[in-house]
Amino acid sequence: MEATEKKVARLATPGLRPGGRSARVQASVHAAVQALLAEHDRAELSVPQVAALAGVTPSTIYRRWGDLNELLADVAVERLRPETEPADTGGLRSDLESWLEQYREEMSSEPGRAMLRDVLASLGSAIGAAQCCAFSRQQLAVIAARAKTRGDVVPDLDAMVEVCLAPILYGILFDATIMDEGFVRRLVDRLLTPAP
Amino acid sequence: MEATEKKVARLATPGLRPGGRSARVQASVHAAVQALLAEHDRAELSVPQVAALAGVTPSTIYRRWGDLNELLADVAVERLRPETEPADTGGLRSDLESWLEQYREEMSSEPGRAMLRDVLASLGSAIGAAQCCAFSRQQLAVIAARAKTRGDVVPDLDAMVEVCLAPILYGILFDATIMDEGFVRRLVDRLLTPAP
DNA sequence: TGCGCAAAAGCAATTTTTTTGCGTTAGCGC
DNA sequence: GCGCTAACGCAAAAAAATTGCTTTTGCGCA
Repeated sequence: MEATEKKVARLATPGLRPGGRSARVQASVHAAVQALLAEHDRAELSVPQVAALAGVTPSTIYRRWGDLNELLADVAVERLRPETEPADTGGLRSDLESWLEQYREEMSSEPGRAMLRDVLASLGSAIGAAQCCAFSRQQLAVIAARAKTRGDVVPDLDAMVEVCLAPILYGILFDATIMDEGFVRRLVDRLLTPAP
Repeated sequence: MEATEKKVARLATPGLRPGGRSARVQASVHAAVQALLAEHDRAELSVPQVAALAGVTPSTIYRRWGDLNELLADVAVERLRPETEPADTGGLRSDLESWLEQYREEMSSEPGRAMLRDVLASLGSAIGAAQCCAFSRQQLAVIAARAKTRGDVVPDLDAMVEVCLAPILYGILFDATIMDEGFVRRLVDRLLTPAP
């Protein structure tokens, strides 16, 4: 199979003009994947099927994305990109609780979990996962920056990720039982309660 | 494809006598996967290939595991099962640091990361992931129990998972850059430093 | 604006993988 | 020992993936 260099398919949006054919193909393939994912189960999803709905030939998809996993990961990363800034609720603690709770809820859903798995499963895992964790990090950075302008003492960004984000993802991916009612609130407490 | 019930393949060790044919098949297939995984890249790994090395027909594998992902997940869970108890280094803090550091190291390796991804990628993700997180939890429980017999104050098991284990897995799966030199020590500090 | 180059897509033949029906084997209870 | 049935092997058929070659088309440049 000599897979090594073949698998390094171009991920995410390539540097193409928005009117170009490649861009059109990419858009229509992405749309097709999302459409199929919305109604059918992911187990019954094949490259030829996507190709047919997208109006391209399967070989186009194979050449461009390598395989179904890469394509799904590519689509997932797109959908993981945040569309709005975290809501401003007036304080660091509530900003955090609100954003984390929303994140937890979205990612706990079956579509959310599927996207996370797709991102992690791809061979270009490193790229995709890094990308999608950069998104969350950036959202947290916005919250932190806002708090700083208010004059609050703001924890380190790494601490925010380690103390609050990581346990949520652990809960989603490995063990949902740890996420009881006050889970997110407890995490934020742990972050904001200063160690003596 | 009517995948819904087909995909619910039997996972993990079925209730079979160790001398039975199924058990022999399972063992030889597992061994074949590990052997192939050890030398070839996972991209160039196919069911027929595994079947050939294991001395079974591909259809046996398809019927029993469903597809390559499920098989890989099954094998990964087996390999994730801890073989020894956590080392007794004389104190809770050092026990934790030692075990977590070893865990981090093992799972950060390419084989380790691949196993985690395999477990998460399978459709029976819930089962596999829960299983493998139960392993870690149990190891931590052993450490906690030992500390209790010493009369130490022992943190909640959930806290140990959230504060120490989750960030390590986050680092492995999403963002290795957070895991600098004193990473594990810092996590254990965070766990054992009592909040006032 | 038009020309040519190269990247990307289409097409079709080939190969490989996956699925499935049916006969056979072998483990397990009686 | 004697069936009964779950699990396996075999082989044919279907589906998916790969690949060589042709065609299209976007882009840079004169």
